[in-house]
Order: sequence, then C-alpha cells, then structure tokens
Amino acid sequence: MEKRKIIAIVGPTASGKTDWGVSIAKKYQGEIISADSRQVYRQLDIGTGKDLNDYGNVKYHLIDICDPGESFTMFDWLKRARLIIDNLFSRDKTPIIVGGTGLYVQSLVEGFQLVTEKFKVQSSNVKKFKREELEGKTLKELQRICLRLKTDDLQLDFNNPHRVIRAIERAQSGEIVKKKKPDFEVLQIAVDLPREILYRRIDQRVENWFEEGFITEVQELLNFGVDPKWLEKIGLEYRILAEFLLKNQRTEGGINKIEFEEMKARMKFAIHAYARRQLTWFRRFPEIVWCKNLQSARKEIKKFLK
RNA sequence: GCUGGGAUAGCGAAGUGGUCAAACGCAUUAGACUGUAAAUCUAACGGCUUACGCCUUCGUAGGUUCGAGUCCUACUCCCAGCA
Repeated sequence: MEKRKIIAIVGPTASGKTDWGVSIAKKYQGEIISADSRQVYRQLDIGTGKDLNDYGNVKYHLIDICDPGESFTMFDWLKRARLIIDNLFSRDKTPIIVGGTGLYVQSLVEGFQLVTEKFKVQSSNVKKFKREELEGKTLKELQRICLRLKTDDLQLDFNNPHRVIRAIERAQSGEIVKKKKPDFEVLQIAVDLPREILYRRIDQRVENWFEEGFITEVQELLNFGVDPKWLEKIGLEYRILAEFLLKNQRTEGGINKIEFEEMKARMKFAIHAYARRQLTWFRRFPEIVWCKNLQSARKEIKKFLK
C-alpha cells in the first residue's frame, strides 16, 4: 500500500501560511489541521490572527476547541491531530497541517510517544511536588530539587525554570521521552519571507487589530472573569494588552495616548522577537523546504504527491 | 542678548581623572528547547578579528596631565528661565 502523505505549511507568524494552506487544500481536496497553540481557544480571535473567513469552504480542524482559561498542551493537540488525520485518510482527504507552533508539528512529524515507566520512579518517601508548588519556587530551589532527583537529562538547561520544572515532573513520574516513526510521510514547507517584509506585515497587522476592536476583545475576556494570569501566560499581545488595560483601569480617566502608543510598539517588537524564535526553531530541521512563494511551494507539493 | 542645564554607541540612559569600547534598558542578530512552546532560557551586539590582540570612539577644535568621556578654553547645536 502506498504511504499516506501529509503536507505541512509552517513558518513565522504573519507570513501568510493560512492563504497557502487554503489554496493547496482547494487544489487537492484537503482539509486543514491548525497547529496553533493559541487559535485553539474560542474568543481569542483578533490577537491570534484567527481569520475564519480566509478558509472559504475549506474545512479546518483544531480551531476554537477550548474555552479561555483552560489548559491545552502539546499532547492534547497531538492526540486530536492523530485522530483527525486517520479520519481524513479514511475519507480520502489530504491532511494539511498549517501553523506556527513548531513543537506541535514536530511532535506529529516525529511521532512523539509518552511512555511512563513506573518502575523508574523512586520510592515514596521522597516528596513529590505539584506543578503549582514548583511554580512558586525560585530557580535555585528548583535546581536543588532537580539535582536531588538525579535526572538523567544531560542536556537540561539549568537556567530555564520551565525546563527544570518539567525535568522534575518527568523524574517524579518516570516519564520517558520516546519517538515512534509515524505511518505517514510529511512534506514540510516553510514560508520564506525577507525579514523586513515580515516585520512590516507584523506591524501592519497590529495596527489593524486595534481598528478591528482588539481592545474590546481583551476587555471582555477580563470582564467575563478570565484570569489575568492566564492571559499573561498566553503571552505576546494578550499579555501586553491585558497588562495595559488593567493598569489603565486603575488610573481612570481613559486611555493615555502616549502610553497606548508605547504599548503598541512593545507589542510589535515582542512579535518580531517571537517570529525570530519561530525561525530559529524551523531552521533546525533540515528536512523543511523553504519556499519564497506559493508557486514554488506548489511545485514541491506536486513532486511530493506524485 | 543674558543666565543656567545639556550634548555618550541605532535609540534611551549611566559614567565626574586611570581597571571605559564604555553599566543598564530597548531595538537588532544568532542559538537552545518532547506534556506552559505566542511560553521559557542562552549568547553576540563600534571596526578588524581566533583573540583577555590591534584600531577608531563619548558635539567640534585646541589645552592641562604620565593618563580625559570625566578638568580648562573657544566654537556649534539643543532645552529651560530672564530680558
């Protein structure tokens, strides 16, 4: 039997991945599976660049599947994505992964497995920490706990609290990191845009958001009781705007124009940096094919599907 | 016109005689990252470069000093107050 084939369109934010994905989906009767860690949330629309009109009559998956405030992780995404892929193949559709959350795409392409080996866990007299407890600790304390657990994670970045917390959790539960080659083949295409154009698109996008009512969107999330801490974790624009709105509420007298412009600038720069991080991520995978335009992407896809 | 304050790397901003190519923040660039990933972390960032090496910098031009971003003089520009 011929190997099943999947197309993935990746790239930095604001690079036009969705348009490419939609165009390809139309051509090959595909359906889109979004690989975007923020578009999974309902009501996070403007700031996630969730433009559902762009899809036309192309079917999409894994967008608007959670409520704000819920937690959603890579493995949540991976499980669902795998189910959808099986379903699409059974209906003879081409799965098209589109998104900028590199880790999600990688987990699917490389076939991440979660195997818990209980016997590895140390005896119960060692105190086990919960995520919330760990989050309250300083880096020094985390490092100490981590060392005590004797993790075998040699590449662990000890300055990175998130990574240290995960290493502790892994050691406590006996999780082992494993991969299993998936039974499908993936062509990964990255949108390759000159840096200045990418930055210009990001800046323009931010301007548009505010015209489209981004402030109202975030204000309503806050009004409806979404935890500001959750918004902070969501990051980038939601973090920056929520912070700004909360501060301006306290000072009353409406929004300070200068502070508003400063906030917007901060937002743009934060997204530039994010795009850079995404590029760094994608560059580490040599199998990714970088395309400067949709035409060359189409050519690659044609070759791949042959 | 007078008086006071100021001019520092792409921007903001420290630095008041030596250890200053110059803190720090921002921007920018590169990198790491398997259950928070739009998160989190690391590094570079005047030039040449393998460099703890050399060269050129702190408005401009001179001066004092063994030594000046730091002191003196003149000039240019900016800001504030007074006329």
